[in-house]
Parts: sequence; C-alpha cells; structure tokens
Amino acid sequence: MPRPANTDERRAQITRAFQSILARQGYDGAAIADVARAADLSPGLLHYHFKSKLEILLAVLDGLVERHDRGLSRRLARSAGDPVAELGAFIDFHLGLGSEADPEALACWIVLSGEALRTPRVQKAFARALASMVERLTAILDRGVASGVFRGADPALAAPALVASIEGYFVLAATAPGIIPAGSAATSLKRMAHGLLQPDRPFGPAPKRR
Amino acid sequence: MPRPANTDERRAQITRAFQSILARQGYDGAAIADVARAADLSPGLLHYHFKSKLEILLAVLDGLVERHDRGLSRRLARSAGDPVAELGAFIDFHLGLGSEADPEALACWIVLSGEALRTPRVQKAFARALASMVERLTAILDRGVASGVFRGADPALAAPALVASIEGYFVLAATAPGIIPAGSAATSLKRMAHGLLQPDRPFGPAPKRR
Amino acid sequence: MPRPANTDERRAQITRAFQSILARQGYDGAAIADVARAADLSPGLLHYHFKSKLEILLAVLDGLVERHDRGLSRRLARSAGDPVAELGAFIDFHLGLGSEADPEALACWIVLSGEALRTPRVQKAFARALASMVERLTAILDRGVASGVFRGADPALAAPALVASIEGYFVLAATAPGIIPAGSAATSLKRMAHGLLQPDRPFGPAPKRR
Amino acid sequence: MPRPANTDERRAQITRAFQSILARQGYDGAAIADVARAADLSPGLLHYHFKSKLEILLAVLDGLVERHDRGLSRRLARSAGDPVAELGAFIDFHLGLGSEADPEALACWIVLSGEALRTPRVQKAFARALASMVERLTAILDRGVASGVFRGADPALAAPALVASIEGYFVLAATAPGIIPAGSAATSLKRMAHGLLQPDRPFGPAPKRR
DNA sequence: GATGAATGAGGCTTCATTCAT
DNA sequence: TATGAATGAAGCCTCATTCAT
Repeated sequence: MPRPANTDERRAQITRAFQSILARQGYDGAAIADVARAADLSPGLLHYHFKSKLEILLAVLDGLVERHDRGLSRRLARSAGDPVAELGAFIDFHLGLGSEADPEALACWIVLSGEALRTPRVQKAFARALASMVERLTAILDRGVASGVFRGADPALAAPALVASIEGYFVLAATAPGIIPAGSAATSLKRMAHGLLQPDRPFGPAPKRR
Repeated sequence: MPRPANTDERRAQITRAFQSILARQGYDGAAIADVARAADLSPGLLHYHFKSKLEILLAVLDGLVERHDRGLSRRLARSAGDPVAELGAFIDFHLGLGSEADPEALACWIVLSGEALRTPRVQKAFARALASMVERLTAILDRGVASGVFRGADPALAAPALVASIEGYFVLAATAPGIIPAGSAATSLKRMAHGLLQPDRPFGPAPKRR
Repeated sequence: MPRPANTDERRAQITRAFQSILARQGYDGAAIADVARAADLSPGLLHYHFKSKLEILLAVLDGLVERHDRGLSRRLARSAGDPVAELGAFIDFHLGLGSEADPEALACWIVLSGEALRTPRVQKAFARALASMVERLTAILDRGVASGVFRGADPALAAPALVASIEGYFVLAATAPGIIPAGSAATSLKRMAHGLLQPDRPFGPAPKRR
Repeated sequence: MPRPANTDERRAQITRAFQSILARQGYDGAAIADVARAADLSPGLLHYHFKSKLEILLAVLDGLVERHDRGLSRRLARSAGDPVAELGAFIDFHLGLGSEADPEALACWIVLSGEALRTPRVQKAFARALASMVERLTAILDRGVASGVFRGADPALAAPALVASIEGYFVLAATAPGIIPAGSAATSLKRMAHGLLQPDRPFGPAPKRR
C-alpha cells in the first residue's frame, strides 16, 4: 500500500549529480543546493537519502571505484593468462587513447585526492582504492616473474611505481593539459615498465659488437 | 614621517602562515581569520597586503615554486656537465630519502592541484610550474642524447613521463602513505628512466649467449 | 471489511515514546522522526493519529496528570478520614522516598512548565493540573480546620504554598541533584506544613517555664 | 588608530536582547535572527561576539545570577547582624511584593531550568547558582542557630527546603498565575520557615491552659 | 490504517571582505 | 600601516507536515 521504495534510484541520481558538480567545482564548491538543482530534486531530499554531504562524496568514490574495477576486469579478461598482454592492457586501460577517457571521473579523482588529505574517511577509502590497484597489478607481475618474462623484477616495488606513474599522468592530464604529448602516455609508461621489469643496463653508447 | 615600509616581510609572514594552514585544511578550509591568528596579525591586515584570498594562494604557489627551483638548481650544480648524474640528481632531489622532504609543501602541492582544476589563474600558474620542470629535465636529457648516453630516447616524451611519475609519487606519498615501499621511489624511478632512455628490449628470458 | 480500529493503542504507543524522548531532549529537540523510531512506527502515522506535534505533547500531559491523579487517590484512600494522615500521605506521595519516583515523568514535568510559558494551550492544561492539586489539598486542609487539628490555618493560602514547595522540590531534584539532602524532602515539607497550619510563635529561646 | 574596542557593550547589548526574546520564546524559539533584530545588529555580529547560541544563553544566566547576587547582598545589608531579619529579607527579596519583580528574568529562569535538564553546561551553571543561594541562606540560619533564635533547626536541611519553595513559587508565578493568592507568597514562606526552624508541635487543639 | 518519500522553510554558523578609526 | 568590528550572503542541515500509494 505504501509508495514503493525508490531509495536506490534516488541515491544513484544524487550521486550522479554530485559527481558532475564535484568535477567542476570541487568539494567545498559543490553546494548541496546546486546538486539538488542538477538532480532536479528538493534540497531536503538529499539529506533524507544521505546523512551528510560527506556521505555523498563517499558514495561517489565508491561508485567510481566500482566502475573502475569492473572496467578493468573486463579489459584484463581479454588477455587472461598472458602477463605481458595483461600488463599492456592494464596500462592501456588507464592511459589508453581516450577510448575509456572520462574527464569528469578524472577530475573527481583529483578532487578526492585533495579531500583524502584532510578527511580520514576519504583518506581511508582513497588509499584502499589505490591499494587494490597495486594488488591487481602485483598479481600480474608476479605471474610474469614466475613465467620468466619479467626477469629481475620485484613486483612489490614495480607495481606501486607504475600505479604512481598512472596517478601522476591523471594529475597532469587534469591540471596541465598539453604537457603530456597526445597519445604518448601509454607508450611511455610501457617503456618505463620495461625499465622496471628487466635487468638494468648501464647508460652509454651501444656496445660494440664483435 | 612615514613608518618604514615592511610590506615584503608582512607578505612573507602571511604567506608562511597561509601555507601552513593550507596544508592542513585545504583552500576553502583555510579561513582568513585562522591565517591571521597563525601569523599573529589582524585579519584586516591580510587584505591590506593582499587583494584577496586567492592572491595569497598564488603567492604561496610562487614561493613554493621559487624555493623548489632554487633547491633544484643547487642540487644540479653538483653534477653539472654529466647528464646521467644530473638525471640522478633530478630524481633524487624530488624523491630522495626525505632529506629535502617537506610534508607541508607536499600537501600544499596536492591542494594546489585540486584548485588548479577549477580556478584558471591557479591552473595557469600550476601548469607553468610543471612545464618549467619538464623543460629543465628536457634540457638534461637533450644533452644526454647529444652525448650518446641516452640512446634512442625522445626527451620530449621522456621528460613529461618522468615528471608525471614524480607527481604521482607525490600524490601517493601524501594520500596513501604506506603504499610506496619506503626508500624505493627514487630507485624505481631511475629504473623507469632506464626504460625510457634506452632502446626497447622485448620481455622474455635472457637471450642465450653464444 | 475495515480492519479493527486500534487508534487507542496507537495513541498510547505514540504518547509513551514521545514522553520518553521529551524527557531527554525537550520539546523542540523531540523530532517526530525520533519519536516514530522509538515507537517503532512510521513518521507519517504519528500525524495520522495526532493532528500536530503539539497535540502529542498535550496527550502526554494528559496522561501524566491522569496517572498522577489516580496514584494520589489510591494513596489518600489508605488514610481516608484523618486529615493529618492525609496531609502526610499527600506529601509522601509527591516527595516520598523514591518509591513512586519516576525521573522521566519528572523531567517531562519540567519541560512542560517551560512550554507552558509560551504555548497558551499548554499553559492552560498545566495550570489546570496544578489547580487540581491545590484543590485536593485544600479539601484535606479544610477538613482538618473543621476538625480543629489545623488551628489558625487558612487552607486557601496553605495549599498553594505547599504545592509550590512540591513543585520547587521537583525542579531542584531534576536540575540540581545533590542540593537536596537525600531523603529530607518529605520530612522538611512536613515541618513546613506545621508552620503553615499552626499559630505562629515568635522566634527565640524557649520560654522559661515556671 | 584602530576603532576603539566595544566588545563589552556589544556583548551586553546582545545579552539583553537575547534575554528578552528568551523570556517570550524559549531557547529553541529564540532565533539568532530575532535576537539580532531586537538588538538592531546584524546576525553575523552575534557570532562575532559569541561563539555560539549556547554561549549567549550562558552569558544571560551569568548576568541574571550576578544581578541577583548583587541585589540580594544589598537587601541583606540592611538587616545585617540579625538572623531573623535577614531571613525575612531573604524571603522578601525573592517573593516580596513585586517591588523587585522582574517577570522577564523570572521567565528566563524557568527556561533555564528546562535547558539545565539537557545541556550539561547549563546544568552546571544553574546548579551552581542554586547552590550559592542555599549557601547564603545556610549562613544566615547558622548564625540564627548559634544565637539561639532558631531552636532545633538544621540549616543544612532547612536552607535547601526554603530555596526549593522559592523556586516553586517562581514556577507557579510564571506558569500558573492566579494560583498563588496575591501577596501571600512571602507571608506563607515565612510561616513555613517557622515550621522548619522551631521544634515540632503536634497538630491538634490548643492545649488547655491551667 | 500505514508507509516513507518529499517538501521547503528556517535555523545556526562561517567567512571573505570592507571600513571607521 | 594597522586594527578588529561589522556585514550579509551562503552553506549545511533539521524538521513538521503532507501526500501518493
């Protein structure tokens, strides 16, 4: 007899609108009233479905992470079993040619990194998301080491390094467009991966072949 | 009988206090009143010396960049002339073992990246700072290529890639402590530089030597 | 095929929950949603059974008064016919050794006195409750005067005075615990009653007996 | 050179306006905006001079207590040295014929008792005020006992009892006007004091004189 | 009778900025 | 230069009440 519950849809609707405002105006700049307007809801309703503004932010982060994880899984599935291909897919998924590019998500990600700095709950969730990325990449590298394709590599060091680089590309893409030559990100990161996952060679002129 | 001008000291005093609050509370969270209290000045005075809060933020950014540039120059001077050593110095300066580590500056830098997202003037200054880093690194790499130590490298791609990685390490260090194995950052980045600045080798088992 | 009416139970259920919240959070602090949760009902239902929040408050007051009156009658019945005993019972009932103490009801009573100050309907009901107490006590005293045990007393003055004292004890018990020596209230009030219900004697040293 | 500080006046101005609204509308009903309007100040200014609404309430309480204490001291001074007169003055000061009556202060006092119920800081201050009243009265009674005018009295019980009665008269005066016969309060309380401060006599007909 | 989503007004508080002195 | 009081616009959040189902 009561009106059918629609909490899930509403929460999604709110989260969507919040994410869009968040990308453009940052967390403090994202007024609840703005979000309500964007979602075409009354302001009070946002607080009916979320206890506080922070909860909405965390919901946005959750959504971002979940979509990221699902997308990554799908992408990795194509090259399952081949660590080199998986590594390439991992890199392409994150830095690939804009096919999956989502500037809004990217901007939110940067905003979230800023909030992680000063809000423990955001910090925890943000760090967890990064840790999960590192774990997945570590697993790939481990398999590569086991199969002998990544010689002399320590996945426990290489994975965080690659994730850091990806994160850095994100920041530069969002804040200093033009600094990264178009289309170069994935290629460059792959070369960096080569450096990490192969034995060092000294810099210098090509060794003379006898 | 005008009192002696002390604008410069005052501005420095204000900038210092603002930076400290900024690192802890973010831009919107940094109330002018808080800053004034931290600087032991009256709130009104901040607006006497700075037209607006944003101007203080930009002054902080300027100061950060200037100190960074001076420090980098000093560090590079030690290895002047040797591109490989300079590259190592560049990396160590940014990711080295905490000798120069300044968590406050780091946090401000993250905060600034977030503000760059939504404030054109910050964006411009932030991007300029990054561009300048890329330029300096590019010059080093160029010299290395010219001298034959960096074979098959394209400094125009490699420099942004390395700067992106550094930026990424910054973000992770500030937001997800513990994800980067202690002391590994500079080492890993150097290996990544090897990958970028040397000809590719295919992944795989070590070639048999005849 | 109407479902069986349960309005009365529901109203009692709501009133009970409201009283409990009221004691702890005051009138403005008692959110309908809180009350609904405490009563394990939906918020909408409260307004189905009560026209407004104020009506619930008045229902609580009614309930309080009714229970008080019933309890008092029961207590007085034991000493029916003896004005001195009835007076003692009246005092004990209100200030007795905690046997009947109900801190929740006490707190609500204080809250209600505050609301009486600014809400005419509460004021009226609150004053009526006090007037009824005064009336009952007056009747007792009247009988005592008639029978000669209360000499020189004016029940029209004495009854309000005793009720005021009881009210004062309530306030102190609820707001300044510890100020009233434990167990002293009823005893003290009985002595005060002696003062009211007997001819004055001047203060001073005991008269010399010849 | 700066504008002369006027914090004290402003705080007094705000406290005054708040007290006036408080008496009429209660604590929750006293909107900061209302108070600002009544004080002819901008709303923001109230929070410049007081950290929160609660602080204003506490300032009101402080002011009330201070004025009460000063007034009481002045009144007692007239009968210094004579415990009986002091007791009378104490009672008259609180319940006297409206000469000092301040309905606004009275209403605030009731409101404060309600807030004491649920706000620890108010509770503490409120209880302290009552304790101070009890102390002063106890001192008077002690002297009376020492000098033999109050025979068989225990000031540690009598003082709280009298203060409770005064408090009760306050509540009734504010919430149930008309219940206390005009002009009877002080007289009745004095008779109650007789009961408390003299040896008990059994109720009953006047003893036959021989 | 019952549900719980929805509304929208209003409350407290914060804060960048201005200004009289 | 310097002070700190003053302003007023938002901002987040709460809540009594209504209403579609």
